[in-house]
Amino acid sequence: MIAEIALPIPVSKTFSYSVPEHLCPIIKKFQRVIVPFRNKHTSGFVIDVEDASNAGLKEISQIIDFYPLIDKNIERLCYWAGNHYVTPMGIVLKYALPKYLKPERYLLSRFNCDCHYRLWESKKDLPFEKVLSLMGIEDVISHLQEKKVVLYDKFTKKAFTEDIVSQTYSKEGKRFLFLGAIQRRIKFYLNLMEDQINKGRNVLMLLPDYNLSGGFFYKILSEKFKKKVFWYGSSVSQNLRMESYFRARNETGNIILGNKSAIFLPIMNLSMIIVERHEEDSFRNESEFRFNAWEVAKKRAEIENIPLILGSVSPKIEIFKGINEGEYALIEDELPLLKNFYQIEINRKRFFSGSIPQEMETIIKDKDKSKKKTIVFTPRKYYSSHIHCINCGYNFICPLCASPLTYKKNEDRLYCQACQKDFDYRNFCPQCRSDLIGFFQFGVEFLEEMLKKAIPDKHIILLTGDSIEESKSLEIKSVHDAEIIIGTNIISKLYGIECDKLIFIGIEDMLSMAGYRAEEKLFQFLYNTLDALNPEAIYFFVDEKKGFNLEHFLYYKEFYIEELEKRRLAEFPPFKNIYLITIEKKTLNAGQRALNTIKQRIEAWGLKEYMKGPLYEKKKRYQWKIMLKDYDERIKDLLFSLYDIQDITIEVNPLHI
DNA sequence: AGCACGCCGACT
DNA sequence: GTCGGCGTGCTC
Repeated sequence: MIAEIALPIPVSKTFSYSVPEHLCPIIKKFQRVIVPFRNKHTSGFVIDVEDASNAGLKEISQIIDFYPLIDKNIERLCYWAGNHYVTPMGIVLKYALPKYLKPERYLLSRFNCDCHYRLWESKKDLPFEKVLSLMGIEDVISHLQEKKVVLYDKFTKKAFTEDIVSQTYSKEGKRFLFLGAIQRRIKFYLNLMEDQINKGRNVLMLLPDYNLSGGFFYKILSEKFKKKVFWYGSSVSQNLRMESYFRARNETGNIILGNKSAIFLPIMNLSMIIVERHEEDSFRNESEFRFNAWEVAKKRAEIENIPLILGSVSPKIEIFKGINEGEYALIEDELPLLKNFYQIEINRKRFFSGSIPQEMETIIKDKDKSKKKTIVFTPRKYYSSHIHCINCGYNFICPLCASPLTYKKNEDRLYCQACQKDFDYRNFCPQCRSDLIGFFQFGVEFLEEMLKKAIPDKHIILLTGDSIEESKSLEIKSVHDAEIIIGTNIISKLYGIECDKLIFIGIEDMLSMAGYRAEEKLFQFLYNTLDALNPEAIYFFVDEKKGFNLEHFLYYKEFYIEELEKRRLAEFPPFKNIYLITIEKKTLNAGQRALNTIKQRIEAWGLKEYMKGPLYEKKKRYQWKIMLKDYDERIKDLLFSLYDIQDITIEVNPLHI
């Protein structure tokens, strides 16, 4: 027998191995195996088995899974995702079947015969993994076939079978959008879930993150559905992950929560998928297999013919398009209104040089006695993301990649966001030795410094993605004690914090930070923040020179119609898919050679007219980007054929362009 | 991906 | 002279 093995490497072909005699009876598609590759052993995935002579092939050395871990539906889902995101199957399966999935370790074996006493003394049911190694595969198979041994998992204690059994009942795979505020969404989700649980079905819910919205929903859901709520994903311990795995696969009446990888989880009686705040970029996996979990959720709901429910206050533009075209049914249509807001124009230059605008000081000082917090937003973390010498004009740039350096005041170090590396900071210009160093484009640390100077008696804390990472949740005392919170985009997820005043500083900068999705991202951030914080008054401090037009974001339908029209004219998503090819080489010559190869390849496929670029060149690292638009079905084949060129990545509908 | 091989420029 | 960085080819 010959097995086709997909290896988790960026190569768009599979490798054939011969199946050793003793493994022939148990080898199956989607088992993980260990194979010799080069001079090492690597794990891979069986994606096909055929009865053919195996002349001259290397042999599979070991089998990892006794049972294949995905069913027909997930198989279809993986093939769809591999094609859609132009990713080789080995890499797709690496994410769908992560290393930590080891069911055999958590399955217990109960013997109905006496023979196991030959193997051990204890009468306890042993882990299946142990039984496999003690008895050998052949003996285990015959015992299983003759029902002399039955398996159950240690969490649900229910019998384990190879196939994921699901009830059959009439299903309808419709798509819905619930457009409404957080409290209404919660109520809606709870009702839906209760109904499904009572019917003995499982619900999968995707959340944008584990620490903030994940924790918030976990708490609410577990209060209502005690011991029926499980998080599946890399944020929890191995044991909890495996518990969620078995609860989903082997038991009904559960709610499975997760962020990205959970979308590939086999689930028994799965009756609906809910995606909370599907528009969040955190659903996108940003390395290797660049999938977006909410898109995969949509496909999975389609494959399993079950409803997909999106809940949001700021859906993606493509959903708005989908509503107009009847692809989504709108359940509720009530957004938080932007009310009690004031736009104040300030001179940013003066602000940078250290004088806090009088209005800002007054607003922050004028605090009532309530426990409510004043929350201040700025889009940048750290102190300053643009440092230059005022004397000679030298810009502080990364010695490795030449992109602008950020100053971290708390650590007194320079930081390159692209390389994620730290560098020493000296208080003089490396070019002319002048000590006139100017900091521009300030972040949270700068604001903290200014506010502490102006209002020394208030308790101020900083909240950024980093600080949430460190503390793992908001259940830290300092957040509750704080009177003023200065934060970045994370403030749009601070559910349950009472806020009286919400102050935006530099929100207009977001328009130059997020590429073609900038306006959409700003809109979504704004409405999610209002939804989470429900502030009593809102202040926008914007630069008088930038001419920020808040009006544009006030009426959601008008906003979406206008934005959709721009996308249509530019032939961008959701109208056309974009494929971005990135080449990165260490030398100019090698870079140009690779670039030419790609260009020739595109030309040879007759698809040159759909090519745009190279878009830009990053100095020092020699990076180029080529954009292809999706006009021709052959584009996928062309893109897969580029996998034999080294140092390139292919991205479908990239977040940043 | 990650490793072996070969090229070329640097330097005890 | 030979050491190391970098590009290239290739993996059943």
